Amino acid sequence: MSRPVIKREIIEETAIKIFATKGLARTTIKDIASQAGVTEGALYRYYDGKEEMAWKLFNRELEKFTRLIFQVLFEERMCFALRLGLAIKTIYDYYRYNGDQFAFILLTQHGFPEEKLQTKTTDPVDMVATFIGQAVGRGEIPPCDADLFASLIMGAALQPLVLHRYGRLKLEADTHNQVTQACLRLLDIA
Amino acid sequence: MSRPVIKREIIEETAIKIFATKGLARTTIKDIASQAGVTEGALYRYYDGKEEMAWKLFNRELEKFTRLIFQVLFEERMCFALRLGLAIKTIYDYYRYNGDQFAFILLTQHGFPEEKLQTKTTDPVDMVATFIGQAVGRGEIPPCDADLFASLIMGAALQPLVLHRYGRLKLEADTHNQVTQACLRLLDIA
DNA sequence: TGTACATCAGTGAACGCGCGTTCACTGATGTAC
DNA sequence: TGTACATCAGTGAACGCGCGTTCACTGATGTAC
Repeated sequence: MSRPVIKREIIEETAIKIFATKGLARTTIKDIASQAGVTEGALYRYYDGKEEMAWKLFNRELEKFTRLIFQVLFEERMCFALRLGLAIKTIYDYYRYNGDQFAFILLTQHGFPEEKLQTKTTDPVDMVATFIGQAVGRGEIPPCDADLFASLIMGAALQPLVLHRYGRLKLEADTHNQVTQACLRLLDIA
Repeated sequence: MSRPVIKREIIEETAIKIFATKGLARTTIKDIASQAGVTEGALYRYYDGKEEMAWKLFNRELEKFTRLIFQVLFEERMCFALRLGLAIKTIYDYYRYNGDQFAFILLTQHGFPEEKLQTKTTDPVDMVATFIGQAVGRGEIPPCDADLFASLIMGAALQPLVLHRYGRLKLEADTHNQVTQACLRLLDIA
């Protein structure tokens, strides 16, 4: 009775959700298959195996997210503070509406073998470092070590989301604004 | 010829080192045993199994670290800024001289099942939130959401160490000072 | 419109191996007399 | 000082099962004539 539904997307969404919740290692093929309503073999039509699947999904989601933030950070027509604020709002919105995808890229990165992580091309931290470096060059913010301050900003901005994911922090409607203000002060502006 | 050496400590140090490097799931009993120079069975004299061992070591190390920071944060004779600065210096020193232990508690926490993490009693984030809440109460720092700002501070302070561990950021002798200054500004003092 | 064949998403049962765990044992150290 | 026994850290080989992976298959959909 009309089952032209491609299961691939269901499998992938399910996998991301479970990976994001239980972690890579504790998630079994059986988990994914049964939750997705397919048999375990179905998975191997699309991927060579569990590890490869996780890695491909991870990179896909990471790139999707990174591209989104990139567009905001390097929108040349806005001033530094606006861009940073908008980027943080974008991140918080992304987390709000794509909690599983976000938690997946945020929490499972340490679950991959180190060699794989070397081959990652896109990386948010590098992007933010470039962003800050440019701002320093233009005199928009006081001089600072761009790499170090990129990590401070990223750490500060993401930590509330990590804690929220674990049910340890409440997020309010204006949390992203408070975070932005804090980050601007951290950079010694405003 | 004189092997009164208790292997337990060797096993534990080795386990922590490998856990911190490869992650909980990718570390096998065989890894630990062979690196520690014992057979796999030896491990079961001291622990009921791999999972229990990892969890006990994790809590032990977390408590050791938390207690250290606690003493600094709640040393009543110093002002807020000094205590925060000293705490951050203490963290950075701890990381420097106990890299494996630190990375173990920092990076493997997401590898445990969620139920276990619920039972954790000591937690650095709660501690920092209390610390900030007290400072607000005393008027040492401007009013703010203690929980949120605790997570901002923790995120900012720890992120450089995470990145350093992955070889993505250099740490200089004065990095902890820069981090401290940034955190003080973030809290809107100095 | 119907027949023959190709393609392909998904099945379901079996496989096999890596891994954590078990257990009877050995040999060294301690204790009693 | 020597003998007998208990204790206990660590051995090494075997076990078994959970898990990822394989593969011959089915049944639905598409294509050619």
